[in-house]
Amino acid sequence: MAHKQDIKLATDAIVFGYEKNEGVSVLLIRRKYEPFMNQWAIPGGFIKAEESLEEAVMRELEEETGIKVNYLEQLYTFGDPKRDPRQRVISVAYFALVKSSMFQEIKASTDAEEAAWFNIHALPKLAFDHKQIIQSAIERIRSKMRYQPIGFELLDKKFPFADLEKLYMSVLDREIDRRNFAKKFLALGILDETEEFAKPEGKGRPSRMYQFNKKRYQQLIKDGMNFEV
Amino acid sequence: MAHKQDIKLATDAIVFGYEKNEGVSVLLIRRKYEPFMNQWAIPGGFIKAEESLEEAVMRELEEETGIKVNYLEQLYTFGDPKRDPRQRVISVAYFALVKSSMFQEIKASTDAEEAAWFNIHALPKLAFDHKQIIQSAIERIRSKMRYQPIGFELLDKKFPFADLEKLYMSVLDREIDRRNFAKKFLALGILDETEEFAKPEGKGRPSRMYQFNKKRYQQLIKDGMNFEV
DNA sequence: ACAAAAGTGTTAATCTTACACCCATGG
DNA sequence: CCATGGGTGTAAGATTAACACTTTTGT
Repeated sequence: MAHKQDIKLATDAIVFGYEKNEGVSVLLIRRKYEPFMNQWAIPGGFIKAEESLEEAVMRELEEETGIKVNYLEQLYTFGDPKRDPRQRVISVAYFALVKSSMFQEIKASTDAEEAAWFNIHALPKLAFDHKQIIQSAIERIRSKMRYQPIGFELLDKKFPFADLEKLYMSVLDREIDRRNFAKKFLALGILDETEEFAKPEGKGRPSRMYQFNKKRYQQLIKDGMNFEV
Repeated sequence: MAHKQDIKLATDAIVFGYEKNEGVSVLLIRRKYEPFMNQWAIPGGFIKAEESLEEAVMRELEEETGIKVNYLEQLYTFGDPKRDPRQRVISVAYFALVKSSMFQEIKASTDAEEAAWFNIHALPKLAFDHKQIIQSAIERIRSKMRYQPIGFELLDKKFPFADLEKLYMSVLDREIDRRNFAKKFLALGILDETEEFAKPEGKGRPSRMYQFNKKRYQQLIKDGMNFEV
């Protein structure tokens, strides 16, 4: 207990955002200091002794990008002795989701020299082992979205059904049959129809807006339903 | 970078063992020091600056229980500021599996005052937040065993088919139809029949011994098969 | 009237579940 | 010959996968 350990503890956050014409993106910041100065990296930093891991993640995100996330989940702890060239740093990585409206807001307000969204299929060169960390996060969100309704955390409160479908196609990276998807998803009984309709951008029939009924989802789960897409 | 952080980093290992008449057990050690002196706890300890997380886990297991595991997977990082009453300790928990023969060996050789197996349904009072950690590990193994062939890591190399089935029932904690289970599992094509038969203990027809064909499993996965039980 | 996106049903194939009798051995 | 555990098939029901035309809007 008395020996000195000399390991630093950090958190990193992989923040995913979604917009139907862009697909899924990750929020990155440009490093201001060595090592890897000026390279892109995922936001994160050292944990303070009195704060919980989640508090640390949210604080760092607020400081570096001004963002507030609405879903946060621990991903994995990366601890390779050589992952930071200076000294031993172990990082507890989290992944986070932000709503589509937030995604656009950040895009408009941040200085692109400091923070920016990158499509997950067009990532820049990344600092440290961050490429690998993002890769893990993508795999996690991909598998998790199939058995937990986390997709809604990436959409606005009300959304056209087609956006949900496009989100699934974008994350799962494959075509999905529209009819089968709708049948299956609507049969779950966790989406409420609203009386609103999207105003068409350009041509096409306006689509009805839906919203996720979380209360009902939790009740159904308790009753033994299993969500799977 | 210059500030003092004063957080300790530890690893803990939840080691699962299996024996067909006992079900699934967890390896615990009795604490020799305060806090929680003499209480049962999961094995673990502080990470050294030069070793990887996995090396730390294996070293601690070797030191405290003499065990060598044949499967190790990161579980979760527990970092609540109050989880250790002395000071901030963040623990990266791993779960590990040992083969049935190893399970029996340890049971016979260790001083039960120092380390012992406890059935997951009859755990003693535990130090720190270790009850919660074990609970997470049980949930993880339960869900993971359904889509990854990790069950074999708990059985001997060659095993009667019925043992595999009992293992699944024991971990999933429910009855499984023998015929449907056999049909499904054998259809996967990842089990090799051997020419050996178990000598019956007492009465009953001797059962044929099977073994997991890992090579074949990996090939089939690459070809797009999906393991699900 | 046409281009674009939304909305919607049926059928065949596959997978899952429920269920019961015979076999090989030891005592 | 009986008790014990091993080994195996079939049929009904549920789920999934494949597939295309109609509706509503803007231009």
